[in-house]
Amino acid sequence: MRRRLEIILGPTAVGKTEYSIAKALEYGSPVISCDSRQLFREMSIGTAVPSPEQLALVPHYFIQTLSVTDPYTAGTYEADALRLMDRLFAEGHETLVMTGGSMMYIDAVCYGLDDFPEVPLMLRQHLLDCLRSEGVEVLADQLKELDPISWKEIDLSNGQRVVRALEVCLYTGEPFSSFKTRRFKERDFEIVKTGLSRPREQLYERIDARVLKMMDDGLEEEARRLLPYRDRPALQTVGYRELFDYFDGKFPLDEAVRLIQRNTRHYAKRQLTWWRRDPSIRWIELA
RNA sequence: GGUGCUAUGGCCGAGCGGUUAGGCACAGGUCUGCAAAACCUGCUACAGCGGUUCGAUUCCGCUUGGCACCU
Repeated sequence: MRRRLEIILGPTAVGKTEYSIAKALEYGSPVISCDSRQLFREMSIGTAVPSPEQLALVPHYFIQTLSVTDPYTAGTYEADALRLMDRLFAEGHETLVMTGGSMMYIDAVCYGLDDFPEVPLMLRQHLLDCLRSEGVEVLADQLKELDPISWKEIDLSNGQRVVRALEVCLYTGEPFSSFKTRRFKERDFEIVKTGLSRPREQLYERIDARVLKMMDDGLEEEARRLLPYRDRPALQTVGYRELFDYFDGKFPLDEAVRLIQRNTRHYAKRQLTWWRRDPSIRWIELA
């Protein structure tokens, strides 16, 4: 039997939800969400999860199954998604529909991530503190000692990347680069990627309008409830951070809304940049 | 009608007689476990016309536009 995974991707607010439900109904498949934020049950307005009506049409996976306090990464998602798909294929599905906009999660499913050992959070925290107090240069110098290859490859002005490489070096005693095989993992199913797009201007209009809608739907309240968790990775999310700053009194509400709109546009642009280099995507222009 | 002030890149906004302010917006890019994150690059304008000067966005005059006030 020919197993197929059809991935519907595209920038935020392009219209993936609707399209993927239609596809899922067509194939008799559930919808496997590939969205790094819709995963969290406390976040629904700001992450634009499908409506209850939409969710009732087709079974969905990976929608609001975690708490914002649960640690989760692209690697975890890769394993979870693969396990789920295995089961669904075994149950007789030929084509499965996956949809989402989390670039790295999608790539993790398609190509796989290398097996890095898990690094204790304490170590990362320590390095992050170091980054803040000493600056990137100090960490970069250390990386040069432990892993010259990564030192050459990594953007050294990007503290987060330097910390990541360094934490692996320090914890394992092996260079970070030695774990990178640069080899794609084989999947035992065919992958078809469909990219949804719209004229840039139209996409931006949809984003702006959707942010306004979220505010109407009570995003401010949702964010206020999540304020205690603002330092969690899950809350490093457009729509919440700006409101947290507003709660802090950094700027008025209308400025927060403006920033949410802008940052969402920037996010969409980054998504498009990421996928532009993927020749396996077949693009469909919606209008 | 008169007088005064002003005119900077898509927007905001500094500045100076002789290399690029800066911010925002926008555009392009990087990407192997926080990825809706983090980071990089690009975007050379001084209203128009004359004059002074070796040289004017910067000084002077006129024109045009805006603002304010006066009659």
